[in-house]
Amino acid sequence: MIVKRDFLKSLPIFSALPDPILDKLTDRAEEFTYKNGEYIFYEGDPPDWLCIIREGNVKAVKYLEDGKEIILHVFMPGDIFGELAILDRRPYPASAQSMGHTKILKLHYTHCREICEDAPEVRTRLIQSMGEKQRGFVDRLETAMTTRVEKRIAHMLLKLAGASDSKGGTNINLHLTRKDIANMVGTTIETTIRIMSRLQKEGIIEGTKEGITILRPDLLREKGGEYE
Amino acid sequence: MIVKRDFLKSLPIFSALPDPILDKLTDRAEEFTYKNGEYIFYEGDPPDWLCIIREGNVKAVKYLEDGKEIILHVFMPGDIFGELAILDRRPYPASAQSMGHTKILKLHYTHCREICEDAPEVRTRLIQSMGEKQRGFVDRLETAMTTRVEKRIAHMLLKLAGASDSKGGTNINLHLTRKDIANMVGTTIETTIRIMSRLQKEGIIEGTKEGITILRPDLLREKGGEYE
DNA sequence: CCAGGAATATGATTTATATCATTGCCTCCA
DNA sequence: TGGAGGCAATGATATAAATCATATTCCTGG
Repeated sequence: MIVKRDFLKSLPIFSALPDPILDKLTDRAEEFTYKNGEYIFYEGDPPDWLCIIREGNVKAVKYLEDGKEIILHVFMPGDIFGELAILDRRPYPASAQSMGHTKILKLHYTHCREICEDAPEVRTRLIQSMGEKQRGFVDRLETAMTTRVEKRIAHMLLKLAGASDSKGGTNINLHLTRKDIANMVGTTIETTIRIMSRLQKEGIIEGTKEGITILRPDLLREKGGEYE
Repeated sequence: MIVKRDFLKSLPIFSALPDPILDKLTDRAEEFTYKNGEYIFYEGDPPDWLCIIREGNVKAVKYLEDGKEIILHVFMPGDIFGELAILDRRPYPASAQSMGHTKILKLHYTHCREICEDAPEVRTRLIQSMGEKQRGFVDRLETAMTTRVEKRIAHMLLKLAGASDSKGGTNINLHLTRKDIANMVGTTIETTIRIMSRLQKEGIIEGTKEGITILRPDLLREKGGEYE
């Protein structure tokens, strides 16, 4: 139990919480584990839970009528998700699916509200988190509107590396299949495979068993089009 | 002056405001006019203003390194924009550009904050507005990830009609050039022209001088892929 | 009312990528 | 231990859409 408390305290959103409120939060936050492919919630579900990733990764996904999957975002350990629904009290706009084995802390809306009343800065942080996400979507849209697939993939790899790797941003510690990548940039598996192989042959990226390493971020940036 | 007050009162976000606060708001909100192509603010500008469209339309745009324009969203009369920056206190993620002649009410951050303190429901409404926008982006992303351009255009036209036309959602009262449409769906002008002509020949849409009319929403929906 | 720039239109050509098809590899599990 | 299914890889082909090249029409500002 002490560990959960420490984990919560380590998150920027809760780090300034006075002890009694942190205790309350620790008590209220329920821990769940999910296996690969399991859903934490579905698009359209009532906005009941704020989620925090303790371990593993989660993807936000939507499905088109024809069954095609679109990956809106990949969340990392320490990330918060579901705050949009908590804040505007409307159903989740997308599903949240576990990538590999994950541990998720879930805080019920009622308790979240309680904590926000005790500590208004939590609410501010939630709004900031939502804002960050919106800015991410703007960026995402930019990627998606780029015509050449290679550019889109390059752009996406750079962004992912920046988000998942603290040291230098050249590592993607994520189990991404080619299909995942395809669903992130809106192309087919075959095209993704071809482009990824080409990037490997060119010595720009390297597939390790624990993810992808960007060997030449400079060259990738060239292809991705000056991603700042 | 009385007219400005009435306009503000007519907006859902301010309609419940007690009279003295509405008066204060009316006093603080400054009205500006913009000509076609002028910018209300630029991407990266400090987050100083909350904007409300009194007349005309505004597009939220980004520019890629190569100069290509991406239209993120088109705002309609009565719409609020800039609330993301106001809420999370970070620079605008995109520029706001006037489409044709527009009248914009601008409320400075400091006054916006004041009003929110006087009337907390305004803050709630701002958060809701931001949430709505985020949901819009998710939807937008869905469109952008669709491979066939015709589908993307169909999807976009249906959404625009829904947003700009209260009665039936078959009318787009907007001065959109083919270039605008191209920049909204991420394609070239030529392709847009060809597809729009085809849709006209097929009797699905009609170009009027005041915008676009969707004659056969059903057929467009078929192409757009069951847009609910 | 005219001139010149923007917007629309349309054709020809090229190219990127979707699509279809097949194969091999690996891992999980019965 | 031997499938069965998921993933990566690769080739062949079809096709949508980008690109290049001109016209033509339409406004709008001077």
